[in-house]
Amino acid sequence: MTMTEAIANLSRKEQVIRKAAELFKEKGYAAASMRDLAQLLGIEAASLYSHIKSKEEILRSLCFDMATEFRKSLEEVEKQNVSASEKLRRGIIGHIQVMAKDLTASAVFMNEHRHLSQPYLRDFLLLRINYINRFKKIIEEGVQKDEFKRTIDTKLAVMTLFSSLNWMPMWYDPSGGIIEPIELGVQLSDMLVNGLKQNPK
Amino acid sequence: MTMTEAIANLSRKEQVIRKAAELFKEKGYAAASMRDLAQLLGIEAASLYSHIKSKEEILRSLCFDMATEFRKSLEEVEKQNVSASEKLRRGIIGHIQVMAKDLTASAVFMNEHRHLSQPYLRDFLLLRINYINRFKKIIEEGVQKDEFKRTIDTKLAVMTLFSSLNWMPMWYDPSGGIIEPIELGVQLSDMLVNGLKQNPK
DNA sequence: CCTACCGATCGGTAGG
DNA sequence: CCTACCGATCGGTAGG
Repeated sequence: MTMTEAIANLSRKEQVIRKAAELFKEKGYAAASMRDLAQLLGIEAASLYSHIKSKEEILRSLCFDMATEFRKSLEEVEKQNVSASEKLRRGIIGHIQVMAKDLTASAVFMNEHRHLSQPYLRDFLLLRINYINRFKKIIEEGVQKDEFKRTIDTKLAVMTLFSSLNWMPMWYDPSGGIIEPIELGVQLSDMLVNGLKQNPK
Repeated sequence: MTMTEAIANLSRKEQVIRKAAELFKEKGYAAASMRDLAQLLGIEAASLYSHIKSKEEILRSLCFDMATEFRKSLEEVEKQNVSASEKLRRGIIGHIQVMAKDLTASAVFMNEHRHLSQPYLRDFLLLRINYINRFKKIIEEGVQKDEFKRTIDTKLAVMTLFSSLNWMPMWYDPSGGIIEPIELGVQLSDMLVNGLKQNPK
């Protein structure tokens, strides 16, 4: 295989994966057939297998590539020497920026990862629980430092945070152009940290 | 059909639907086969069709029954003559109580409704947007009455609220017994309304 | 990237 | 609730 062919194959494989992400998001992994995918790409179903090994390989690359991006973003934030609430704020903004770079892959990451087979599913869930726990530690740090209320349930807080973050790709439409990803992150973190209520004057 | 048979059929149909809900939650609607379901019930796949008309009929009854419960709960709250923030609080607690009554059906309602065919899917989405908009009006009322900050994005606020509420069945385990459904609603609404941050002393 | 094809499994029906 | 079965569709392979 020449260099040019390698590059061409790589980019064609990318095309297949990106189109698959759209299809998986729309119909769900199980309900999306390889024949659907082939049709979207204008080729025969059998031809897909020149580019990918299996349907699940596509799901795997989507899920694990996103997981890697999320992890890198959080590691960047953890290094910084700022207050817990600022760290939480930056973690939230980072997470939203990673999602905003590929909303389709983010939706698949969130909703379709359960169709991974073992041992990939287990590996994926371990990465995810690790990521969540690191956010939880930031919140716990905030409680200890008296930045956050001592009465909050940190598990509830972190799950609420994640629910809000992870559903974003389901309703956020950047082409609607009302609000930018960073601005969205700022508002969301402000809402979770400061709440909806009017500050006492 | 005698009365006794009618009652027996009804309860058997209920058993089929409840077991199907567990299966749909676990594997997803598309990946759950009628043969899987039959095996869980200890009968042949063909025998299922003495109780239900089709696979989708099960999904329909799960989704629309939950939708009805949510609507009734919110209507109850809307009647009450209280502040917007209290109305929001009661709406959240009501929503969580409805979910807590059947966490399995709630998870299916949330994650599998997209597999409804037309025209049911459209009807379902209309019910859902209506429900969301009624919560949004409560938040807007709170902004107008100066209970909530004028700077909040009400669409973002309501979608964040719903994301938090709707993901609850995915991680909340009442048998873990750490926190009761009502207490969960109270804490969640406090968190969204007042935020995580320590009140200024 | 295509033609030709495979075994497995799907939701569901007929008839009892 | 069962046996027997159907047409459709699935993910994927062989060979070019």
